[in-house]
Amino acid sequence: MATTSRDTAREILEVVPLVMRTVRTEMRERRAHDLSVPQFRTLGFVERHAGTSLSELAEHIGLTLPSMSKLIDGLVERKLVTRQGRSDDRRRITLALTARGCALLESAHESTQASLAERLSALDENERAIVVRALRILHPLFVRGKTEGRYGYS
Amino acid sequence: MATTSRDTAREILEVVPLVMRTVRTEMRERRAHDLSVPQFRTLGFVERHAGTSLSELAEHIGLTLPSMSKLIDGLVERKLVTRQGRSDDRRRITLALTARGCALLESAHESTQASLAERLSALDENERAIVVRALRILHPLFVRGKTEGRYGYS
DNA sequence: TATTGTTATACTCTATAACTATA
DNA sequence: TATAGTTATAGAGTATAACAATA
Repeated sequence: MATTSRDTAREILEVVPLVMRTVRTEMRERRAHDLSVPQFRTLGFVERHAGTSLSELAEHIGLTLPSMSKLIDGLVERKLVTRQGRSDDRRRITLALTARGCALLESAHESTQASLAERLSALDENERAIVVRALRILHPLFVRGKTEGRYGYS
Repeated sequence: MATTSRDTAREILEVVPLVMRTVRTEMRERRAHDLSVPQFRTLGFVERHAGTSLSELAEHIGLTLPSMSKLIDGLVERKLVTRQGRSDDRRRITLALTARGCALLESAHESTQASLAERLSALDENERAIVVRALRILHPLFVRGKTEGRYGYS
């Protein structure tokens, strides 16, 4: 029997939310830092796009400018992010992670990965290889593309 | 080179959130019904566990009892859910979907599945088979189990 | 007394509107 | 005039505390 796109979609809708729930839960438990999900995502984006502006960040996270501004207020207060003026266009700001923000993000990511790996140790090597292969097949289909939305989620 | 649990975890953390973002976005766009994610999840749980109590629901969704009570207020108001007293234990209530709630959930789920399938049509059948195989390998590792958290996400 | 659910109240997050400063 | 960002204000959503009803 052929595996249709519909079959695959059904399977994805059944399994992926389960996996995501676990990832989220572990992310939350590990953080010990009391960050909301949008705050976390913000740190991640700023890490990958050091020097980004507020507008660009807001666009990618899916928050309005005022909400993003306020969120950044909090991260700056906690010394996880720096906010500097720009000399070339003085309306704009430049955002970057502090060493502390970078370390926090790193450690959260690391420990989430570790706890996930523990769960996956129940698989044998062949099974893991199939999983990795499947994920690499899916990856390009879900990178930020045309059918993309403006939402940030949280 | 062997595929370690760590490799697999890394791959999951990279790809699964991407997939989930798309699912969420499409879920939101399709709804046209103006439901929050916890409301949606609540409908889903009540469908799968018709007759559930408020406490049980709150436990699974990850909300406190008062929050859940208020959320249900809204769903009852919109006639998506019914809330009835129980004769055997009159402290408890019994929750169930209305026909309307059932239809809404169905249609949202259906159209999300359809749009996902469209995206997956870029794959050939062999690739889809691998994806399905991988998801079935992962599934049992992520069903609500011991390492479970109390969070609901939203 | 313990449990199920609701009501009262407060806090966080996010949005829209109005504003300031710069281009 | 248009754009980048902030401040002011209001609306959801969720939590904790206090309560009512039942077991």
